[in-house]
Amino acid sequence: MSGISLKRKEATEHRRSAILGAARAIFARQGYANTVVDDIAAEAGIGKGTLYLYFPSKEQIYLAALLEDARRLDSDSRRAMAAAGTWQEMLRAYVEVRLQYFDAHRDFLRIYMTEFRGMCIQGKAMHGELHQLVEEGEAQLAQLFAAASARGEMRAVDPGLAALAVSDLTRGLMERRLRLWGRPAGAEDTEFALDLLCRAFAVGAGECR
Amino acid sequence: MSGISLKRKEATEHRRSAILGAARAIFARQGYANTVVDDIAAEAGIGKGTLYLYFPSKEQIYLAALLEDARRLDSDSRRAMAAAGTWQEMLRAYVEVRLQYFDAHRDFLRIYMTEFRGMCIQGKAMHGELHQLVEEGEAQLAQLFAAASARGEMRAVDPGLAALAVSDLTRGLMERRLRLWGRPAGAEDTEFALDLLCRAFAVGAGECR
Amino acid sequence: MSGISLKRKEATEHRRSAILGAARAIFARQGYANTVVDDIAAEAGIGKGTLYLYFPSKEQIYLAALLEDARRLDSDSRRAMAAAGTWQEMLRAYVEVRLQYFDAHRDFLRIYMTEFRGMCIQGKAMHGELHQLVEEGEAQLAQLFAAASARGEMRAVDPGLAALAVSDLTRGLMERRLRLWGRPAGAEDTEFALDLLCRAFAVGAGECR
Amino acid sequence: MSGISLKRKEATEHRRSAILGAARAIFARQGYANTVVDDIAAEAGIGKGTLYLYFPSKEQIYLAALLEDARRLDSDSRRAMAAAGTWQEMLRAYVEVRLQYFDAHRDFLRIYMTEFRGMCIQGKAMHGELHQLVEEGEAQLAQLFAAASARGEMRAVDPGLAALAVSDLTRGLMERRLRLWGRPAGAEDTEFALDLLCRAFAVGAGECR
DNA sequence: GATGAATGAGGATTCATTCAT
DNA sequence: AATGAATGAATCCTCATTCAT
Repeated sequence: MSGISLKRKEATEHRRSAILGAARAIFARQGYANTVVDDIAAEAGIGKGTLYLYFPSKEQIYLAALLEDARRLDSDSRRAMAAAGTWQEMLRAYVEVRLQYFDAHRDFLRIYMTEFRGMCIQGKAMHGELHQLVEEGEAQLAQLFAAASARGEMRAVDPGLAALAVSDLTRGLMERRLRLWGRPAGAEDTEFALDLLCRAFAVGAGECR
Repeated sequence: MSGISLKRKEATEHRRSAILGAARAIFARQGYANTVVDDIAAEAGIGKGTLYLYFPSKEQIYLAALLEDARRLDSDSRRAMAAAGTWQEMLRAYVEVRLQYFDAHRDFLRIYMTEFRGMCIQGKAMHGELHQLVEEGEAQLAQLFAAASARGEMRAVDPGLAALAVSDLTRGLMERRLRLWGRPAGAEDTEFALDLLCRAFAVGAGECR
Repeated sequence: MSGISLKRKEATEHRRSAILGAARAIFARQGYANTVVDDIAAEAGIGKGTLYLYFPSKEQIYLAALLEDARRLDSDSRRAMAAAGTWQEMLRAYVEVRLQYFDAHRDFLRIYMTEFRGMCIQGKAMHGELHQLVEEGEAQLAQLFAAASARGEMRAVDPGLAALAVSDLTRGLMERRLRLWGRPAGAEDTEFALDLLCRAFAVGAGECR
Repeated sequence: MSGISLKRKEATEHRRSAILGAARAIFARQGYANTVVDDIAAEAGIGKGTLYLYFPSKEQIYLAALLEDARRLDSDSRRAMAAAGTWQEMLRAYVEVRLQYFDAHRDFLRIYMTEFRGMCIQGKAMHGELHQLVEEGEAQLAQLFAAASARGEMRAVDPGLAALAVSDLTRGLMERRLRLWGRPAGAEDTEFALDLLCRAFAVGAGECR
């Protein structure tokens, strides 16, 4: 009995996942507005009505796909940063995990970068957990900088503002990858950005006139 | 005859501009997808059909509004940077002009930041001139950095990559303004970003590690 | 100018009327639930979207058709009853106007008798004016009986209850017409009902038992 | 073996009945169109698919519920009328049985009065037995009147038309009960209607004029 | 030029019914 | 026998665009 219900549960979870995968592919290819629900169903190889057994609306499918990726990215990021030693290595981990994740999940990148940001800004008060994940990502950076400053390993900076700067630069790198798409993106800009941050945060970084 | 046709032309241009103003207000308030053409016509105080005498489609209205703003921003930016002396002042001018422009035209900011970026990334090959304006903005920065490096006023950096970094940080500042919206956004993050760049680009900026 | 706007107004009114006519025909033939909006548009010879320029929803089309007929019936009824002399003649006028109206507008009859009643009973608080028209019809009867009783032309009865009885019997006659549909319905049942009421209301009508 | 199949048959019958009870409750509460099959299954405490083992379609469930009630009403009515002595008592029995039945099964009343009538009139040729039960109810009345007339206990009337009049008035009483719903409905209108009929059918009932 | 009435393709969602387990 | 996951036909309404006045 428990075996059956377990198998059922697994199948359900598997189906959910398949739908999200299909949705990601279609949304990324066509954008939210241009995607019709039938397309997602077709891509997932199921009937249109079946979608509505797993998600209550097109928008919820979209958000669920986003959330799933955001969770995985957050988890990857935490793991990589925990494995790093110096604050410079942690910084590099933060940036590289994100770039790698988006290299592996370009679908998500496109969604995340375009419409998700739009939706957020539109005021619609981002889905709770999603919002939290983003904030936590920045909070991690802030803690990192606070600790490193305290230990004297980097100059004293406002940890929150520093985190925002890192976040902004990273986002820029990701967008560039997206824009180039096919053309192999060199790693120069990543290195440049990391170097920029290292220099700027280094102990005794040159006064700015 | 030429006088009449001139007056005609002016009137037409004036009407075009009025439509774009209305469009900006509505698009910013409601977003592209949620805006119906009638809303724009109503805001502009003209008939719906009249819109189509001046623009061929809803999308073209949108792009035209964007382009008009982008031109003005570019022009403001050039003027301010030309008036600056050192590269640090030019950098500050670049950033502040953008923040000021968006403070004065929040409508545009919202459009630009959300949907326009989405459209670009969607691959639709940004409208020619628009694309060019953005690129030129970055090219200006790059030239600035190349010249300053050559004059030994800043350390030797890849001018293009440096321009991208500035562009990314500036975009981050603008987005933050948008997200906060009502709450008065302090200037700390702007100063932080400018300081960051100054330090990183300063001659003899501390080695990284 | 006024001439143009007048013509426009007339055309609009004419179109509205045409839509209601088409709607009546279709609703009567297929019932509310089985009618699709396209059918009404097709019957009216206009585009589907045009319907929504004149009415905000399928339900409102339905109610408007009903209301239009109810107003006409009420007006016919008042005129005929005003022209009658004795209470017996008025009673006959009340009944016959309704039967004649439904003979001339069988479409309406079918709608009125089936779904409209259902809707009312479903609790949905009948559309205001519609409700009022129905109540006023019964109030007229009640006043009639009160006056006739006071003048000693009929025995003393509760005017409200008498009006309800008349209303119920009339409705029965109408429903029978509807059920028979094609077959020519004799007038015997009408005469029987009127005779029944006359006898029952007559001065000195035989005690019961 | 026969014992087992008998038990099986009983269980089946019991389940059928439970479904009909649930269906009645739901249909009455929400109307036919607004009721979804899952609601009925949930109310009956069984799976949705199971419904289709007992009934071939939603509509058939509806009709079966109606038929079951109609049979019981018919049976109650026959019993009560058989127990009565005079035609006046029988008439009262006919009316009162119906009012009582609907007081005890308001669910049914609502269904019967609204949608069932609609369906019938819609032409769909009422389900055979249902139609027959209604007709038999009126036939009983007609026979009653024919016999009473023949015995000289009431004046000579067309028995069929008299039956229709009684039927119409009774239906009016029932509808009023439904419309009032909560508010306690006095019995005045019932007494008024019975009195009306008694007077009108009495031997030597006053000529009409 | 200006208008707004007319259009109809398009799309998200529902739900009666089926069928594999 | 019982189930409920899967299905896709069906439908109301929107809205960008056209065109007769």
